[in-house]
Amino acid sequence: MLALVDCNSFYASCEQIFRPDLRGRPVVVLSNNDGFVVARSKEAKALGIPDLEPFHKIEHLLRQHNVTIFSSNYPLYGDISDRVMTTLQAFSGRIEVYSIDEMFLDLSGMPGDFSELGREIKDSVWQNVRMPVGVGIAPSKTLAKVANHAAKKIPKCGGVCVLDEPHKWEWLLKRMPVTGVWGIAKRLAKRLEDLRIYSAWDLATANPKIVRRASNVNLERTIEELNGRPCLGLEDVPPAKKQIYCTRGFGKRSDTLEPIQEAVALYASRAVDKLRAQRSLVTTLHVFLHTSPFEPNFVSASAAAQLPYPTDDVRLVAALARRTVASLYRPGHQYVKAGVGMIEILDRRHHQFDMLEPGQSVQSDKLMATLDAIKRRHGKGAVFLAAQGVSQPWYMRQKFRSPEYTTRWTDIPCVKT
DNA sequence: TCTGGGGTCCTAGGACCC
DNA sequence: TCTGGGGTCCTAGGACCC
Repeated sequence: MLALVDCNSFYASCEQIFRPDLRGRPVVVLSNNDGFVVARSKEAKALGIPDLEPFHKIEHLLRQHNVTIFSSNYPLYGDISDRVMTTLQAFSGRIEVYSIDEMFLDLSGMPGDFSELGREIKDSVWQNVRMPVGVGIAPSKTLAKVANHAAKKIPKCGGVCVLDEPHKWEWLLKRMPVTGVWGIAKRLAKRLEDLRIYSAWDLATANPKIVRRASNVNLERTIEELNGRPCLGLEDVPPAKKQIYCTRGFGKRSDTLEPIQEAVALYASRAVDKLRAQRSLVTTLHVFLHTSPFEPNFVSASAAAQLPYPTDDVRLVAALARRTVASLYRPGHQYVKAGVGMIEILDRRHHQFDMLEPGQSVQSDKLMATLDAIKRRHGKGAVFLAAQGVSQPWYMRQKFRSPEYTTRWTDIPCVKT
């Protein structure tokens, strides 16, 4: 058996941890650049605040209902996610962190009553982290998703749902549209309609071979999973990323090259941090730059660029990204977004060095290790490339950002006596 | 003024290999 | 008369996830 633990309105709940005055009140969290709503507390949902709606279109609605607004604060959310994960380790030795707010737990060989266990997990996360969660328990990941959904939607479940017998999941699947199933969105649902598959139960009882012909092998696996036969294993060791991207819209549009190059240097440096964290080297970059797709005369350009040798030296990567974006830039356009991707990555441990071409120098390795050490000790912003600029007027908008309560010394909450 | 960011997997088709 | 079989690698595009 597997459990899926999914945090309720995760970002909004993170904000409420350090603002208990906002419990039971409408709260929303905006995407990067304060673009649109990505999380809503239960109360905000009840007010009819739509999800994924541009902020500027619904700002009046939020003000009118006195909704508290936050910009997203990823250092805080990442840290809270780690704390939830740590709490869950007491319940299983094998955990897959599926996303920032979802974790799968292997419960195989666990004795006792799964409903009881589910409630213990839920209470324990609330007790330790003050994060409300739903717990779904079932024989496969896809069914655990279904169970989790039910745990949250059906009041009688009280946040915990166990699907340990076929008749239980049959009852739920008959009442669930096929788009409620993990891996099935609009396009696929449209194709399934032609096979007269409308509900999750229709899919579970469909002929797997015929369904596969209409899409691909994943959907055939989904059918197996919906029948309680697991096809998807638990990935408790996250595989290394095959691509690493850092892309971001500018807080202020730019028609000149310099701010764009500064932004791209920052994105390159963020990407190198992730690259080094998984001990990889990059050989090929992908850089792009574009204007707003919501306005006329949309302009977009991208290019791949080769590093001279496999590297994780931020200076080389940032310099190449800056040169590449300069080659994409044309005057007379209002650019709103750029990005740096590492599209070819090697594992440092398995990398074969070239006998004739020199690779990255030992001095580079040492310098990068020193930068890492400084950042670990004093925070990410303690040392950076001059190419990133200092005033950074292009930096994303975060008008409503909360403090980094748990990850920055100066932001630690004070208790008034 | 104003619409995110970061990924993964699959398939089809072509080129190429022995 | 008659023209194999098995495979890899790459790319573009589509679809999905949170």
